[in-house]
Amino acid sequence: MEYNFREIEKKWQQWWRDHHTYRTTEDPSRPKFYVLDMFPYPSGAGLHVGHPLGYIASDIYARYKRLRGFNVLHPMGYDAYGLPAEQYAIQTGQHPEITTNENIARYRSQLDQIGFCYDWEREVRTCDPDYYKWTQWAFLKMYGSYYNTDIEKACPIEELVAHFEAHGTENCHAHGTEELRFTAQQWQEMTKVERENTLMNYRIAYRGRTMVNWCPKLGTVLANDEVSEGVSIRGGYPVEQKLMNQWCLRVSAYAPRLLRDLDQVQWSESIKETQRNWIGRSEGAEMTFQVARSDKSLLIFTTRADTIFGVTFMVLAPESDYVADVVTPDRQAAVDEYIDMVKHKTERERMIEKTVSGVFTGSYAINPITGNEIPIYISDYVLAGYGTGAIMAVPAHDSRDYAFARHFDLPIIPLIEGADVTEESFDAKEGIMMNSSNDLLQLNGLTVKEAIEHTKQFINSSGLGRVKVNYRLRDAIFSRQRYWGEPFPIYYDEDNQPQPLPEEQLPLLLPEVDAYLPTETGEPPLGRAKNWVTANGHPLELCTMPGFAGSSAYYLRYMDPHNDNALVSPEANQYWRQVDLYVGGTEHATGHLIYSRFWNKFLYDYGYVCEAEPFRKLVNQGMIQGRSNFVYRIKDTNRFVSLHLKDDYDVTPIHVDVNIVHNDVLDIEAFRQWRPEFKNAEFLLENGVYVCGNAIEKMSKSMFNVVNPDRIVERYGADTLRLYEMFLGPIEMAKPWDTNGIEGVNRFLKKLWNSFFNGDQLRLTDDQPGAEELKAVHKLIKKVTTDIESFSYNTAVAAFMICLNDLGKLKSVSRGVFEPIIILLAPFAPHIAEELWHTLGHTGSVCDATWPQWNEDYLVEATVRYAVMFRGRPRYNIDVPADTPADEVERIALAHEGAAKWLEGNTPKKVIVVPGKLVNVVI
RNA sequence: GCCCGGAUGGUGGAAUGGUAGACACGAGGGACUUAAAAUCCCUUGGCCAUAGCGGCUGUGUGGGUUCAAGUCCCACUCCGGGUACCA
Repeated sequence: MEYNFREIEKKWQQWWRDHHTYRTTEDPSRPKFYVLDMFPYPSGAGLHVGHPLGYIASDIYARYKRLRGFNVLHPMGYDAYGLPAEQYAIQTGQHPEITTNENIARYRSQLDQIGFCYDWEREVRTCDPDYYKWTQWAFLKMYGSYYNTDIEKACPIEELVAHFEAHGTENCHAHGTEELRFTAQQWQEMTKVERENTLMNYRIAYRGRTMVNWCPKLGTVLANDEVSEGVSIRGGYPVEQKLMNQWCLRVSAYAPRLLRDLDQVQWSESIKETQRNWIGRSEGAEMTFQVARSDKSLLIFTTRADTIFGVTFMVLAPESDYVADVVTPDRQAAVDEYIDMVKHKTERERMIEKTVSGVFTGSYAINPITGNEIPIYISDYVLAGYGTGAIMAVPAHDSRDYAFARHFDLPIIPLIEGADVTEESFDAKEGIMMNSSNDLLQLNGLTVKEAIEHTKQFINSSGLGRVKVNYRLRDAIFSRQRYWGEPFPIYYDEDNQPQPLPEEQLPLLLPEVDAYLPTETGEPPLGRAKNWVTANGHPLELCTMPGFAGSSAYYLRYMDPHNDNALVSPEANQYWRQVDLYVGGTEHATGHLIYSRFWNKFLYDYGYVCEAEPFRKLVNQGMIQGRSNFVYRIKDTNRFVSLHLKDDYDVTPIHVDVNIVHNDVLDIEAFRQWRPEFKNAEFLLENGVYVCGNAIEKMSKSMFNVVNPDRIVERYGADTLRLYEMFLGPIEMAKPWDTNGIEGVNRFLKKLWNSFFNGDQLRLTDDQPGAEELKAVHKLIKKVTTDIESFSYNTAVAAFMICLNDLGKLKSVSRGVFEPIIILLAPFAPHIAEELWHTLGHTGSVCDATWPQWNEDYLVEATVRYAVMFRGRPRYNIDVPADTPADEVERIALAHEGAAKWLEGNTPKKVIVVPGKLVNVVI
């Protein structure tokens, strides 16, 4: 009987469904393990070959943990809200839900045929009202909360209101209080609307007027992580800065904890570092500069307070509120012109140009230490959103200030001995200070580090300012002017103030609209919905939530997916706690992985979840690149020349569909049918075949290098696909998709099958296993176990091949060693393993077998290499038989040429021999 | 610019500081076959030697530590990823 993977895989997939093999229930008697994949956005292109890489890796781990006796939670779902379905809806008028459901169905069938052990009864879809009810619920909770910086957690906004009533902002530890000051009396005198506006400065979900990334082409705002290099990540459209009223999440309040708690998780150093940079903690000082001949002052932030003696001018961001305070009447026109010019530049233009520009305000500030008057400028190199939107410029020691000073011919005062600032600034924080002493402050002679420390203390004690920690991480903009997303559970009252819907009214269902475009008046698509009002006739919010809303807490919903009363019940949460292994791409480092951590911490503050971090261990699968194939057309002809002959001709390389190329050999007939213009193509062959060229490129439709897993499954079977994807190389490494090696793992499975089948009967003996068999198998158990634990799946697959080769040399294999091999194989190739398992006479699933243990005794080599140790360090290797007695080893060691060289004059006191280990010769 | 990775045969990749190149692909040779496919066996880093044994060299470059370096340290080159007027 041949290895018929089609029949086997179909049969067992059905069997698993019928037997609910992968159904998971909470079972306090067993230890739990939660293995999660980053759920996919179901795009129209279907699952591509890069997706399963991570899914297979996690599936193997989940199956392995189950075999080791863990109760494994391994769910899957869909991140179903997103722009592509909506863009498609705009073009075709088809409801995004229909598109999304079709795509999900396609994904599901593709996933099913690979044989994953997902518990599909726990599936979630972010666009499902039963699911997004809890997204809306969390939003309401955030709306009703503020961040208490004293105890570092979210608290009900009512507590803050009570504090304001009693004390105003005095002794208030709410995130956002620094900017605002009022007394209890003032609070009590505020109108309802004024109070509500005030509270918006503290709510964790708040509506605020902020600078946002506006993408005109998409007609929506975008979060910082959705923009890269001045264009939108989805679509690549230009993005500009715009001041708008938007819903935001106070992620920045959590910045210290998001940074600190990175120590709690087992993530790669690189992804932690990416998050640290994104959070961007910087320690510095805030200082006040008085404006000359005015009662106004400027608050600036600097990390280099030590360079205060070198401040020769100040710069404000064009959007800064200070601008109005300092512009003199005669400069007003010039300033307006400059600000107008900046406003019309897109983010991208601002980045590409990078030319120095700015305008003088007409005012001067007074350096608080030197008393010097210094001019105040406006320039777009200062960002309104960071620090205070105003800086003290030290051209000698900051390259941006230097460029500005050069352009406007401002003085440059070097402050560090030996620093040459005639050509460029000296930015490094090293050296000895100079030009930095007067009656108030003496820094000369100190190192830069000492000077920074000294100045900080001086600033604190002198009342000039205060030491301050700044974070780059900004609040997340949470509104999208889009249709296909979660509606906000918010309405606007008679004063046009946002008000939360009562929790009982959730979910607030996404309404139908007649088109998926903004209204004529420029309102978001929800403006087209009929009766988009509350029971009392109040208008509902027209924006929807962004993609990351639904993906921020999905891992919690899997724990208790059908609960109508809570996102997750305390019981289910206490049992599953957190994700033990999370597998996904690095592209989510600054988006999803920040938002999820934030969301989780918010819920943690209220005790809705019991773990401060959502994902304990994270494994990032590398990106799968495409491997493109080329044919070479001789210029102006319809003749194609094979790769190694092309240098003799003037040729144009043309991308050819990789699906009609096998091992770089072109299927000529398929090529002729591929495109009408190639119907009569002629070929110059080498060795009778047409060899294509290749290149590693991004996987994309236009390069015809997209490989769909369906084709691989069709041709070789799911087990081969699974093994091959793991065999390609380390899971974390980026690598090109190359099907050339797939024959190898397919051959392995066929060999495995054919070695042990004789007709329909297993070709195994019932004898006691021999030493060689035991050695081969225990070697395999050890290797596979340790490799899975360390995610070295590629070497684990190799180990199976080695084992089969070892066993292939034997005349017969006994049942006693064959069974454990099947169990070891089950996580990697579950279908064939299940078939063999049942052929062995088992009636249950191989998924419920027990993972075998290895025994070191069987692994002792006939010859062992010993290293001779000297003062605890291995010095020289000698090979001796494993059973050599200790004194014999000593004699060999001494007699050995190399050993004797250093042992000369040193007589070993004793020689310790441990089988399979190094020999320790103690001097 | 800054921060992370990485560099090993024709290819993907193995190697707790201890025989570099596991395993696989590809290639070459052979067996079986009328033939092909499939399967099996042998060879396969480079150079030299070859009846046979073998010798030299070799992990991006240049140094260093060590009895011993792909692995550790220093300097550099190239490639990939992230990020950027963040004061």
